[in-house]
Amino acid sequence: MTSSSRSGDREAAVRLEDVAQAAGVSLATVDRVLNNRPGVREKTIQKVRDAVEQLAYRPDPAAARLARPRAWRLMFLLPEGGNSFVELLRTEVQALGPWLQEQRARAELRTTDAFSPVAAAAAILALKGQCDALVLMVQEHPLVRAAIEELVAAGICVVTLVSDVQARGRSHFVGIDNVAAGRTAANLLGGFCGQRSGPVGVVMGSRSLRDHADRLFGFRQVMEVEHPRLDLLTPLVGHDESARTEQLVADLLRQHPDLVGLYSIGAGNRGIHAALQSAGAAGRVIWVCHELTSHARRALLEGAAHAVINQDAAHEVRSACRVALAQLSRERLLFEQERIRIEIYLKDNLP
Amino acid sequence: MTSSSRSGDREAAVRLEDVAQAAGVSLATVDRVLNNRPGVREKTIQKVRDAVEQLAYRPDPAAARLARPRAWRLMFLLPEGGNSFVELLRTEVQALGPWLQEQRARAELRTTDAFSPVAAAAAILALKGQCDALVLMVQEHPLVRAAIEELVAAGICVVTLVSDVQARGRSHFVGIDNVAAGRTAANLLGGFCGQRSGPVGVVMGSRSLRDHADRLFGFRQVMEVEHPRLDLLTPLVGHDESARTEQLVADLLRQHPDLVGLYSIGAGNRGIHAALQSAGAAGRVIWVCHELTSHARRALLEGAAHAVINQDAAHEVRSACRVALAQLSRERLLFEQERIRIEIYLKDNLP
DNA sequence: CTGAAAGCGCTAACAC
DNA sequence: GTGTTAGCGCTTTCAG
Repeated sequence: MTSSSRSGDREAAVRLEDVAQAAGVSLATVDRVLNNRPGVREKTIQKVRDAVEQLAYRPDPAAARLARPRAWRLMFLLPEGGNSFVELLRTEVQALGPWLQEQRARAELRTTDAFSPVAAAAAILALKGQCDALVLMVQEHPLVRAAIEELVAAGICVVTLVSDVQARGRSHFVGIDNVAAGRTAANLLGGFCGQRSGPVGVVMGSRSLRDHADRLFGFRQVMEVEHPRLDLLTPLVGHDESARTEQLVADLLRQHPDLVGLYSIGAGNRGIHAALQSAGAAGRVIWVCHELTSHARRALLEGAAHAVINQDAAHEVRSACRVALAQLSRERLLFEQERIRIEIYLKDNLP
Repeated sequence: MTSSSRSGDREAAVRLEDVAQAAGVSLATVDRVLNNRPGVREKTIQKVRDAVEQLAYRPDPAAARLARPRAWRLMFLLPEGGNSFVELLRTEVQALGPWLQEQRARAELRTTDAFSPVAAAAAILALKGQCDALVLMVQEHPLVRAAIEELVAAGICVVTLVSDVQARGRSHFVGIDNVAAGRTAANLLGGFCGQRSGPVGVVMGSRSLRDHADRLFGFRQVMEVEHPRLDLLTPLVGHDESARTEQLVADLLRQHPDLVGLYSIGAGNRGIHAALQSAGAAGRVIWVCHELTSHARRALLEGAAHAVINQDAAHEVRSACRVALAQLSRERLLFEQERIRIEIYLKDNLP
């Protein structure tokens, strides 16, 4: 070892003090530079930056966590009311409490009318100064985007969840590629229909929800090219409500007694299941849907649903927390590990 | 707050000192009890245990990591030579280096002839005193089991990977439910075959590998009940080698030009792909295989493979490390999060 | 058998 | 602008 005054045979990891020594300044100054705090001369900043670079310094997260006097405040902004999937997210945020506490962090939940951009934007702005990081699931809209950018400017780390919003400064999107999810649905539905030909129905929540539109787009792409035998009907819009979707699917089955497949893009699967059962079409119609809620799980086990495409709510919430915390404490993050997968469930690989 | 002399408004978390105070002993004694170290009177142990219980004490992992002078030594014992899947595991162990260092741990890799229980058992025994935890992927055998039990008795934490070994004291199995994986394969293969009927081939590595046998069992179960139209042929044994499986499948296709489906349970998919292509059967024969290696990925993208069932090697290695570290430092662990999923990949949901 | 005390690497209040 | 210093909660000598 060269000039280090370190004790013992411990693995040589570069410490803040090594950086300070190399830069010829004190611990506090290095800390200020690393945390972008004011009160350091430009020249000194450069010296420190160089030393950090030179020594390939990485802060020790354990030490940082231990020394931090206050916990990070993570805020989750989710759609209010909400279907079972949103409910899962909410549960998961709560379940993460103990883990977050060990990380010197804590999460709070807020809800907003996700379908009203005005309400959502107001809710976002109200969070300024209320938290260190914000994780949100809202519909994309210029107002929302502006609100996000304002928070980012105020130094808050913003992460989008499930449905992305393209705002400058937004630090990460935690969710799946919905076009690919739609394509996957088509692979499954088309594959399971085999040689059969005939009409295939589609039920979605709304045409203006980004994720639903993307799924439909991907689904169409593959169906047209790879399963031309199957005839895609006009998508039905059910507002993610079971009562509504049940009615729609009941009508659909009446109009098309020869229906071969059904792709439900959004929520309301309980209604669809009921409609299929009443019409005696459960199992015969190849039905693919999204999100492994308790209803979808039951439908799968009973043989009514043939496949469920899922995004793991628990994983998404944890990932959002990890991303936010890593950002806040400038820790290393394996982005590879944070990609949310498009999961496929059949009745035998249920988790 | 009652009698605590704690400073400030920090979240009240129970500390070692609170336990010491409650038990009327010193920090060092509590530490000795918690780490099962000798030199404490039975009566004192009881007092401490009670206090821990009473206060619901959980150690702060950040503080523990910071204070520990030496790094935990994790040892991985994997099959030597090995196919692409084992290669993935190996790569992942290496990739985890920096993360492990932050956790005050480090991993080493050893290989052994996993097909020879004698060699494996010897390799295991040689590791006594060489590490704090051992993660191993070996074939089950009484000799192996005995070796594991000896290590456990010596205070080493043992975790099994991919293929379980039922040894007393083994602290966790990281891997999938292979019976369920076989059932899932049957769901996919049978589903994609649709109305068709005819022979279905099976290729496995060996009849005496636990995971292969389990997959076959699950596959049979579902095929017999749900796809009686399809005729399961006698499994071919290809020793997980591409050259061998290529030959076998080529012969199979010659004998059964009307082959409808093919399930490959183990490795050697490169050979199967080649055989299907030469026979002009790629795409026509519904082919389902395991493990998303680069070959399987290519087969999927080209349309030769219809589905790949996967266990995420990276996740498995990380999970094994987390489980071992949690055990070693008596940390809380979300077992829910450690369950390895049976993943299904089609060409559009590739990660 | 038990206790006191010195750190681990970092943060942040408080000096200068 | 910059430096000094007192902890964060735990582990681990080293004394008794």
